[in-house]
Amino acid sequence: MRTFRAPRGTRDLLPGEAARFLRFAEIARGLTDRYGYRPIETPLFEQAAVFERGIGEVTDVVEKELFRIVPRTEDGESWALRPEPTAGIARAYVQHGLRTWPQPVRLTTTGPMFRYDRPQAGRYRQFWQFDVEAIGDAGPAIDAEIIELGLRFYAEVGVKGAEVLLNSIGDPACRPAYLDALVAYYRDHAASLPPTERDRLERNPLRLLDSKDPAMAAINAAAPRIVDHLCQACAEHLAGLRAHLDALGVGYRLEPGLVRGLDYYTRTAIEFYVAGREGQQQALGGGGRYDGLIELLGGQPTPGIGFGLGLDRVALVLDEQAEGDPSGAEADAAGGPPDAPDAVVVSADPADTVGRLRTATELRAAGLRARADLGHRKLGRQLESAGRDGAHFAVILGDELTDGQVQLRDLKAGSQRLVGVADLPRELKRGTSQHRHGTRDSS
RNA sequence: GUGGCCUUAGCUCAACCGGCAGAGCAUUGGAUUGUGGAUCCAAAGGUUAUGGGUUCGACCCCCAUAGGCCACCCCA
Repeated sequence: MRTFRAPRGTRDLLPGEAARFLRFAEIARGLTDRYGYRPIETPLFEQAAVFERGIGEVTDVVEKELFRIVPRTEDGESWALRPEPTAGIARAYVQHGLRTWPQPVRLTTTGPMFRYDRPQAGRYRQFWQFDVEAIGDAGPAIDAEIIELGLRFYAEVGVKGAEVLLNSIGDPACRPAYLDALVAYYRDHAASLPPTERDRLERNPLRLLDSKDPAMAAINAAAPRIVDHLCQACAEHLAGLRAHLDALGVGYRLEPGLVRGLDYYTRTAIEFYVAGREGQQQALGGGGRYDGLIELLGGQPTPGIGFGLGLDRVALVLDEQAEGDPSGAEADAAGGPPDAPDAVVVSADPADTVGRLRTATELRAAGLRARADLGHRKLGRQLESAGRDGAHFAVILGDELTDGQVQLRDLKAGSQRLVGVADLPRELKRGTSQHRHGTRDSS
């Protein structure tokens, strides 16, 4: 029979990897909770127009990467899986009148996003993002808060050397004039532009700035920089943000070529990365200010800022960084110790599944992580498998049961002793709590 | 969406010039009927990614498709 496989660009997160993503989400939750960001869950799909209007018709994300859903019945609607969370959250903000809440509304969500582009390492058609949004505050102090939060996440999750790129891409007051100047500049150099770059000049001139084509380096270096063309308000915003970051002691790098791929961004543009990495998936996360988005989706004019951090790329970077040092902190994610049971209940009598199941049930009721070996293998095999699972203890059911006792074997130490069945939970708790504190301190 | 490289057991990899597809790890079972974590033995696991073609004969050569990776495009 023909077998199935996960769709192209998607993958299964098996227990070790799934536990790791769960850990990322838990760190994100703890962090955002401390900062006062509250969880929000919006649908994984929306009317396609939410993205088309919010993100922009001529962006790559909408033009060629939107994961469209063909409905079963023709009801005139067109749907799409979310390529990023901001547009959906903005839609929810408008729909539920969150402008009547105390501003800004601080929101966070973590979940899968979908983009139909060509897969590569660190780039998937279904990928995970930790997302943070602050809606209703024009900044720039809130911009600084968000950036600091993002860097804090990388630190807590264990990524070393995460840094942030910063730029301002202006607003409707100053960007048009800048774009005119930019286009004029490149028109003067049109003869020396590669074909793909010439195409960009018509479609998305800002993109020219961060071209990777070496031939463009010289031309780009002399190109007009948007930071020199900002209107008064945008310039003050950027200066204010920098002052706040400095005051917080948050380092950043100004990157005049930093441009965002989505139309809704204004002023602050940010991108997180780790310096010195090989390969192309350099962006670990990105975001920025979107002061026009809420209005685009039919709400009152409302400022906002947010970012999304790619969890698949966090995992990628952690793997890269773990290769160098053999401390193996991340090796845990491969599936051993973290989810190892406190005890496995085994039996001298291979037929006695009832006794094992009952004992394990009692231990669980007492709050222990206990697994019964429910096979019909002989004792030696049961112990072997318990040891491989990383269990701390084995509870051995045997003839001693007639005296109300079992053998409690410490699989780590290799020692064992007789324990009364009634005392089992207490003895196990004593033995395992010590053990847990020990491993936590070392990590 | 464009170009290049790759695909043999669950995993990592062998198989000469085209001549009957193998190993390690993992899994399962056994080794004088109650004791594991580097003991020994064995089993199971493959339409060599899929579909065609060339050939007496194809894992090996050719074509197409799928998937992965790399570089673009772009981004997380």
